[in-house]
Amino acid sequence: MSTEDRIQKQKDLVEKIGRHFDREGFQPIAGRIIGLLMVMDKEQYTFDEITEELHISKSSASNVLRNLEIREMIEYITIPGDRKKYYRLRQQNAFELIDEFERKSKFVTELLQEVICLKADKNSTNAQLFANVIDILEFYHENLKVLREKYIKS
Amino acid sequence: MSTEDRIQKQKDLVEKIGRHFDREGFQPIAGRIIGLLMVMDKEQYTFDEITEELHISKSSASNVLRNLEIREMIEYITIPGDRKKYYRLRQQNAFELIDEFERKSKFVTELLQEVICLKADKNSTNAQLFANVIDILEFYHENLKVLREKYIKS
DNA sequence: TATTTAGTTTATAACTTTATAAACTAAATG
DNA sequence: CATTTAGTTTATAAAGTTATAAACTAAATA
Repeated sequence: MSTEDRIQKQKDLVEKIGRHFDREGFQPIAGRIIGLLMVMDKEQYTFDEITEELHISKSSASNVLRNLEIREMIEYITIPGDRKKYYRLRQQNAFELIDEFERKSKFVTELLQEVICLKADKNSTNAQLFANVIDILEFYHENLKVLREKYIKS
Repeated sequence: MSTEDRIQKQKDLVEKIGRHFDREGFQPIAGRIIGLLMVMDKEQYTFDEITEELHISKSSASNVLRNLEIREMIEYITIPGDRKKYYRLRQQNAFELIDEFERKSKFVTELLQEVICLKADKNSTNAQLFANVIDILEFYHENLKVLREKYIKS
């Protein structure tokens, strides 16, 4: 594959990653910025390079970059005697996706427990279904702890 | 707890579950309908009961109910000689949350593989981080299969 | 001290989503 | 066959989101 082809594919992948983060609740421009910083060979972009590369206004860039920084998705470094900000992806916890699952799983478990707790008939169709889901989620919760330890040791 | 208190708490929980599904990308009314069908003692509601209980217009109810049905979140039954539709929660696969994690995990793994594949320098900071994430996700993928078998047997 | 550079802030335009009212349809009842 | 019931469809109002232009600020250079 020629370098040009490769770079074109990288740019396509930036859009694809943008759409992924879009679905995760980020704004479109935020997704594309994350994509850019993830995919391209240059892993550190200045403010101006980002606006040029993604064809977005300075104000969009400014607002979205600030937002991504607050969310701890990206960070910037500055160099003494240089007014530019150099943006790059923040080193994420590699277990992020697992942790996210665990948080959601915990939240859903608690909701379902509350639902059952408030049912007049604890043997209703839904109460039984929810008890089943809670049982599964608690089983996974226990075992995921073990799995993580196993992974870290290996 | 008095029955009245309990019912008030159920109604509050309907709203809370509504917000949860909102965050999952459902429209607010859709979330509240799911909440209603999950939480209340009556686990089967007619169209009119839903519009009255949630104070929503007939057209909102009609559109959202149709949408939830297409998404296979709810279903309705009809009774011969009765024009009403009786809506209820669809019996979900109890492993839904696990499956959802698996789907997302697979998608992210493939994206990251594509990212690394297109990098000029496979040892760049990001390439290394992503390789690490892929390794973790593949480890979990393998082990989650085993976990499910273990759960089903028990 | 005037000008340029690097971004930030604010007001608003453009678009998308959500919810409704009102008109409509189709089946059942009087 | 006229009316009521149960919901659907359509047009639109209301609200929320996203992106921009233009005015602004603060630091660095000329």
